[in-house]
Amino acid sequence: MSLRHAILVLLQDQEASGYDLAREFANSIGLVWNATHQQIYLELGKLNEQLMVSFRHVPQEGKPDKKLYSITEDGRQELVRWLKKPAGPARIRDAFMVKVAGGQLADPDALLGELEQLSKQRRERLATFEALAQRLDEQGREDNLYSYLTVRRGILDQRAWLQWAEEVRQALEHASVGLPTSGATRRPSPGSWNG
Amino acid sequence: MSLRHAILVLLQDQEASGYDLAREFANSIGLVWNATHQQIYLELGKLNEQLMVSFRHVPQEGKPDKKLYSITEDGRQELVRWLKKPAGPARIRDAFMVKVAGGQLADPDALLGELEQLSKQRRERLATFEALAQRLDEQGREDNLYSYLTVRRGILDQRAWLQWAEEVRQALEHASVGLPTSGATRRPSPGSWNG
DNA sequence: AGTGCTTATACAACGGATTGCGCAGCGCGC
DNA sequence: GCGCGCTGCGCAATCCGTTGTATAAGCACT
Repeated sequence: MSLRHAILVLLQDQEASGYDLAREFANSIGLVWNATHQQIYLELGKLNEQLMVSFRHVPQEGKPDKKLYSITEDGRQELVRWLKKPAGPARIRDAFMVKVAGGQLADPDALLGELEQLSKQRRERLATFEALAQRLDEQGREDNLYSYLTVRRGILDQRAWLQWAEEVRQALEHASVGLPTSGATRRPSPGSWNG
Repeated sequence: MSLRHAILVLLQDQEASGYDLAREFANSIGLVWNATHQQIYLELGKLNEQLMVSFRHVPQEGKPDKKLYSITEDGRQELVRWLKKPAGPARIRDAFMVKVAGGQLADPDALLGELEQLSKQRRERLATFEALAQRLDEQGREDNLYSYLTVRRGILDQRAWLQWAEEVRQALEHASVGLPTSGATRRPSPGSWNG
């Protein structure tokens, strides 16, 4: 379990409300670890009980009051402790990729449509990250080294995905011309894609 | 929930035991959707109850008997149904990336060590996938199109990761020379890496 | 005036996923 | 002769995560 550690990492830079964190999980860090607001509020509650974060009430006008959380010394120690032990393997759940793997039974055009939609999202993210990387670079990489490296990961990831998408697009457009509209009833392929 | 669909996709190509599937989830398809044997056996049980897979007992000598599962017509229909509706967003839990993001508090050398270890794994996977891609290519891509595309995704992903790792290595080696051994007590960086 | 989005927090229910444990026999190396 | 690892299956407890629901106020649009 390291949702808590992701939260602590974010709080290390600046104090934030649950809502702020939810936004950050939806954008930037969500590439690497995602969570919904329900999870975040719950975890903040636990972290507070365990004295790893503290908060102060901030009344607001026209908006609900918020709780601004900051990391405590205990929290920082927990983070350091966690950083020392090796990270577990990354877990992914990419339903779209499962669909591609099972693509023989699918409608190529539907797959292409979804691909186009996902590509759009990736292109937008890429633009955001590239702009951010440039800004960090101008401020001097040294002071933001770990932020910079994390953004670079995002950039390279988006580019690789988009390159792959282009390959898929070409292959599928080829296929949806060369085959009858339901390319679904073909025999199972002789070998799986496993080594 | 689409562990079931990942299993059905694998069974579409060939019948397999729970153990076989667990191995495939550990290697190939694990890049895209991972699961442990407990999950797999459980899900196979449910799929069997729901008549989406069937199995036959295969006694073995020197080894425990196994159950070879195959997909049924109902299972194939369920797969087709699932393929039609849009895939949910991909979810990731990459603890190592969280560590990099929180790297200010970490020991650069420890991070470098972990990076090197992960790079080794990635390089091995890359080699496996490249060999497999070539084999599929020689057999004719058309007949294995979706397997081929899935492997390509794996290849591009590994390459992008390794390229990033190289950037990190250079940056951290620089840092661990330029700073005192505990680079941990520096001030929090002024801006987070979020847009 | 009504609809829907944004900011802001939180609980409850359910199902999915991880972790821990257990059984069982074979082959390999020391 | 003993431990270790591989093949093979499975249960139980707990934890994590998703989905649904609730509250509350302002703002923009129709």
